[in-house]
Amino acid sequence: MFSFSEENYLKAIFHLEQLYKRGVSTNALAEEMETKASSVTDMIRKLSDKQLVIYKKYQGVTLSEKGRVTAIEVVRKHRLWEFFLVEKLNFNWDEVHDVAEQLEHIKSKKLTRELDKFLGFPKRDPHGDPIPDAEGNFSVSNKLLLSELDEGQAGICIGVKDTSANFLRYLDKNKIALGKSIKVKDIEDFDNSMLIDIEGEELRVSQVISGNLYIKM
Amino acid sequence: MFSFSEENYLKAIFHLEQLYKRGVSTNALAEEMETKASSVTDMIRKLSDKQLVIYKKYQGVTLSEKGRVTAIEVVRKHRLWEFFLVEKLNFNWDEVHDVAEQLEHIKSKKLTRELDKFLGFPKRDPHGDPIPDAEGNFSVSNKLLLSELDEGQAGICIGVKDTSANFLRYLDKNKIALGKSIKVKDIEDFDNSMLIDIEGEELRVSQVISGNLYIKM
DNA sequence: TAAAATATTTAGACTAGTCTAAAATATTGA
DNA sequence: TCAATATTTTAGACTAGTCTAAATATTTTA
Repeated sequence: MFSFSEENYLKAIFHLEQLYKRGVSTNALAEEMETKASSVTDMIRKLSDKQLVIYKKYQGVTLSEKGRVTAIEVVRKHRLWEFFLVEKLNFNWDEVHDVAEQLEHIKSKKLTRELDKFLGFPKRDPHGDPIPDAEGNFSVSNKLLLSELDEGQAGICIGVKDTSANFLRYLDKNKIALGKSIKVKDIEDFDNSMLIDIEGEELRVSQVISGNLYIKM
Repeated sequence: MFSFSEENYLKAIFHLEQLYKRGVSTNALAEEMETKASSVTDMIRKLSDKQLVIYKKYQGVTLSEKGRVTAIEVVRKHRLWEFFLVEKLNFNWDEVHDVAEQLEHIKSKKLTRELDKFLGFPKRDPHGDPIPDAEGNFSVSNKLLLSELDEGQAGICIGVKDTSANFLRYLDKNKIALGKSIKVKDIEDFDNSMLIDIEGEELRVSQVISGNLYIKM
């Protein structure tokens, strides 16, 4: 069907579209894909020829319906495999990304369907991101960044923005995990660091941390 | 590490070496890989540069120790995934090959190790082929083709030579499965077809069938 | 054992995906 | 508004992997 590279571009455009609703710029896509703008232009033209994206020179790119369906299928597979690795194969949440990047390109409708069933149709991956169902539907719950809360506000930790191993290991080390309650006890004006209470334990976190933790109030 | 293509060539050489002990010819490899002899020569040269095979022009090719280790690792992954698909995801044994061809190239030591553990360290894949362990060891049990048996001889069906969906569906349809007892009741001289008894049921099979079923006596 | 047949390798070309450098276009701010 | 700057595209080149056609080596056979 589509090459690994094509699927990766579609996935990247899908992610960036949430950020740049009016179209994804060549440079933004180049940064996301860790490649050069010229390579992006080449690939976008190819995707455009295949009707997977809508593209006008110098105007940025958006997914077509066909492109969106394909991108969501890749995201679905990525997140299902991440769930599988953590739930069945003893992976930690900071170890799954690179393997899922490979597994997401395996082509087999039956495999995806049966894996989903085998896992009990999970709704969220180990980082709290929603897993699209077989029809491509997924919940986009109202989530805030911890850094957006004010003193005295509280909520449940439901996801992470940065999924890098470094950040996830920091969270593990400090006993911050999905599902835990967090209350903001104090915000330091000078550097915006927060003193938070996580189920009884106090911890001071910098803005880098609070800007990468999703909270449901 | 190695490309999909390189791994596929190594696997093909590994399989063909059992047949052509003195070295695998370019043409044999071209047929196995469904490609042209010239492409094979190109790739063999590359594998030779990487010390994965031993090659002299016009003399055929054999795996080096490093090449053998790599090939066995690919075979191990292929067969573990086949087992997973049948045992956990409700695949039939005639549906697993193409998906396993993709999954065998996923690069993650931990994934292979944990998958093996999750599956209970299986010894054989759904077609009866041995699954190499983490050290690359696997049993090569004494097996005969059904076509090699004489009238009156009997044994257990332990594997298939042809793993094509067509052949496997024929076996399903005729209730021939791994582990079942088979006794040769009669051999027709003219076409070498056999009348066999499979656990109480009589069936006449052609030489094409009996030449693709492995038996342990 | 030499000609014929077969097998293998070489030469040169093509595609997908990438790159650098240069050219073209768009945006910004004095 | 228009020159400076930033972004994007084009042009041309490179690698991996493949192909066809031609050349060369090996094997067979008469």
